[in-house]
Amino acid sequence: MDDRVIQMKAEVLKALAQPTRLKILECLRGGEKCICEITPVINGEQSNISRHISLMQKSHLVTTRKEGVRVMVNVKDPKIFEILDKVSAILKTQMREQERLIAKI
Amino acid sequence: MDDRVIQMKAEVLKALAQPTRLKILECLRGGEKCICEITPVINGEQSNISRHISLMQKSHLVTTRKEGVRVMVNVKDPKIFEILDKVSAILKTQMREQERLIAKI
DNA sequence: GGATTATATGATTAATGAATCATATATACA
DNA sequence: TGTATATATGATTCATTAATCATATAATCC
Repeated sequence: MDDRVIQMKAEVLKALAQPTRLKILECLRGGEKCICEITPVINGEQSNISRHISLMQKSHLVTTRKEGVRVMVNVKDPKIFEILDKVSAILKTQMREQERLIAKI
Repeated sequence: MDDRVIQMKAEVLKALAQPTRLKILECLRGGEKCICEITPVINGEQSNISRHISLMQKSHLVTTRKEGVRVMVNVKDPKIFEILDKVSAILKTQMREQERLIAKI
């Protein structure tokens, strides 16, 4: 596979691979929200959330639009949630495996 | 969502979000391979590949088994490839979007 | 036992990333 | 116009990460 494609894939995944950003995305499952709604939900600092959102915008994970003073944020591609769900599924499989091992102790 | 679950999700994604590791995983699509086969394919340094594989093992992305001197590596859960494919799909969508914009210039 | 091959690991360096504080900008509204 | 609210950004700090070199370990074969 082309190195540039690999690089791009890594960048999308890197944009996902951070707790604060994952929380923001989970918070956006219900649809568009403004930063001032997201901030209290994930209990973060305003400047930090702002940075993470602009990072995800640069990585094309979210789109933003101004509405008055507010900045409304939306997830660009629903496939992003499908990825998060697959990660959950992987974790579930891992934990079931753990359980089976524990049962053998 | 529980902070520990978020943390675990981030860790799985972080283990995926690195070019060298993505190359290794792509190389393993065809099934089990030993490190000495992977190394030349992705044109990397032996010590670096070894580290990345042990990292992915700790993150439960791959399993390894010894076969004589060799260490055979395998992807633990095929859902990992489904994630990589979804990332590709997202990139394709993005690039089609780009094309449509370019056409409007 | 000695040489060869495969892998792992300690130490180091350079780069990147996240969080925080302080402050700037920008919109709305009294 | 002045004030409150929402967001962005510069500067800094601390931690993490990837890569590399040198070397260690471990298995195989002569």
